[in-house]
Amino acid sequence: MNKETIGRGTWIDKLASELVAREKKLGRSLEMIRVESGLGASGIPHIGSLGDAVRAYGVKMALEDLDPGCRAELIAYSDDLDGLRKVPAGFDESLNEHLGKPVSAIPDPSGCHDSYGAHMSGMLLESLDALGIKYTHIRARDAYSQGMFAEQTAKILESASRIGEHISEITGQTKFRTVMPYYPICAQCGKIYTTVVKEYLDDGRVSYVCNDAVIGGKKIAGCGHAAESDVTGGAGKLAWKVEFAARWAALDVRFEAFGKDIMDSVAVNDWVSENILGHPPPHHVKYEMFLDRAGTKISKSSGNVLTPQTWLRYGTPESLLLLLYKRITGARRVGVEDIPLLVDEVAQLEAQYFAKDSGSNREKAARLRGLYEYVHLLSPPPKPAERPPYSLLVELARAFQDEREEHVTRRLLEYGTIKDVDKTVSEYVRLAGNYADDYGGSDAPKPDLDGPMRRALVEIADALDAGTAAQDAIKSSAQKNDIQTRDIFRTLYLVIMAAPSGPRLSKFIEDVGAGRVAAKIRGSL
RNA sequence: GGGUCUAUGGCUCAGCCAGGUAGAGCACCGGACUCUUAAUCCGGCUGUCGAGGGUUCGAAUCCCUCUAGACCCGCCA
Repeated sequence: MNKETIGRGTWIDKLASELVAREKKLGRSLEMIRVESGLGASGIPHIGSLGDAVRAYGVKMALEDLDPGCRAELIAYSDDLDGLRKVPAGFDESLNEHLGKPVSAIPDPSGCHDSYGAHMSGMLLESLDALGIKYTHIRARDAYSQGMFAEQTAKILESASRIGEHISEITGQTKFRTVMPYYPICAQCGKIYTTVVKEYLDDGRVSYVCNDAVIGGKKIAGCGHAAESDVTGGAGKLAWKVEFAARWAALDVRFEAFGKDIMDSVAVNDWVSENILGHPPPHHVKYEMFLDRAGTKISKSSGNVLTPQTWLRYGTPESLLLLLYKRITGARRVGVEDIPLLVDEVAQLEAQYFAKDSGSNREKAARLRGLYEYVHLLSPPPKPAERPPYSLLVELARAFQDEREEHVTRRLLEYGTIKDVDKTVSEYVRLAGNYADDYGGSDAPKPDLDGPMRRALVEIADALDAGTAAQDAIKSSAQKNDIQTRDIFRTLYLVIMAAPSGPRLSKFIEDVGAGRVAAKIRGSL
C-alpha cells in the first residue's frame, strides 16, 4: 500500500525509472542515454513544441538523478529539410514561391538567420536557452549531408516494399506500397514535396520525377524534371514514417516523447526501428496537444500561437517550466490568462518547499517538493525569494505608469507584501507591468460622466490643483453633489487607470502628483 | 472509419498514473482593519466526484459498458 516514492515522486521520475528498467532488461549500457526532441522548423514554435523538448530534458535530469552511473543528453533535432507546406499567418505572401522547398533552403524573411528554417528553430532554441536547458543541436541538413543516416537509409529502401505493406496494414495509408519513403530535392526546381521515387537503384541512388503535389489542399507545381539522386549526400530525406527510426538507430536514441497527432507515425517507426534496423525503439510517452482557450488546437500556421516568447514576456521561466512539468497527461487548454496563475503557483510551491512541516500526506508533499526542484532544473535556490502576488502587481502596475518599478516597489513595502527588494521583485514588476500594459483595462466599463458626477469631478480637479488633500476634496464634492463616495471612487479609478478599482487613492495621488491627476481628470471630461 | 483525452462546489480546476475521511483559488456571506473603494487578515457556505455495473475490507482513483463534449489520424510533416 505504501509504495516507496520513486526518485522525486513526479511522473518524470516514474518515466525515467521505467526507462532504466527497460534498458537493463535489454542489457544496454546506461553510460550515455540520449533523449530526443524534434524541433520542427516550418512554423513559429509554440508552447507545445517547447514542451516536447523541455519534458525530454526533464527525463534526462531524472535519469542522471536516479542512477549515479548514468549520463544523459538531450538531442534537439531540427527538421529543417522538411518542406514548407503553408505560409504561416502574418508572414509575407512572397514566401508562396518557396512552398514545397526545404525550409533550410528558403531565405529568412526576417533576415537574421541563414534560412527560414534556421530562424524558426532558432526561436525555439532561444527559449530553451532562456529556460536554462542544455541540449546538443543537430540540423537535418547537416546530418544528411554528413551521411549520418546512410546505413539506415540503405536498409530502409532495400526493404521498402515490406515497409509499405506494413504501413498500409497499421495506418491504412497505401501510398508507400508503390512509392519509396524517400524524397529527393528536385535538382531543377529545388522542391522536395513534389518528387516521387519509384525505384531504388543498387548504387545508392534513386530515380525520381518532379510532379505536381497536393499539400494541405493546395497544389504545389512540380517542374517535370526526371533524374537520379544520391541518397547519402544531403540531397533529400526519408519520409517521416521511417525517418524517426533512422535517427533513433543512428544516434542510439533511448527516449522520445510524442504528441498524439503523430501516434501512427511513431507506431510505424517503432516497427521499422526494431524489425528493419535492429534497434529496439526508444521508450515513449504520449502527450495531448496544447489547445487554446477556445479548445482548438494550437497550430503553427494559423494565428493563434502561444509562443514561448509570449509567455516569457509576462511570466517567469519557472512558471513556464511549471506549466510543462506539472503533468503530461490530459488535454491542456492554455492561454496568456494562465500566466498569472502559474507564476503564483510557483510561489505557492516555494512556500511549501521551504515550510518546516510537510503536512500529513508525505507522498504528496514529496511530489510537490520534486516538482519545485524540477521547476528549478534540480538546482533549487537555497532560500525563498520575495514573490508578491501577480494580480496585485498587475493592479499596481496599471496605477503607476511612470517610474513604475520605484512606485510599485514602495507600495509593496508599505503593504508589507515584501520585506526586501531583490532581483525577483524587479523581475516580477517588469513582467506584470508588461501584462498590465498589454491586457490592461480593456474590459473595464466606460465611466458614466453625467451631470452631478461631471460637476463633482471638475470640483475635485480644481481642489487638487488648489492643494486640497485628495481625501477632503473627494468627500466634500460627494456631499455637495449628493453622490455616494463609493461611486466617486469607482469613477475616479476608471478615469485615472481604466480599472474599476485600484490602490488607495489619496496615497496614489500623493505619489503621482495632484496636478497630474487633476489634468487626467479634466482630460476625460 | 480508427484513436486519444475530458467530465469533481456557482465558476476555473487540483486530487486519479502507485486505492485509505473530497480539496484549492475565485465568487458569495459574516467579522477585523481601513479613507463607505481596493488590498490584507480571520471565520463560514457551497458536492448524487457524468450514468451504470465490476474488483476490493475500502473506489473520485483500478476494470468493463454507456452518455456528452473536445481533439487527433485516415494529405504531409
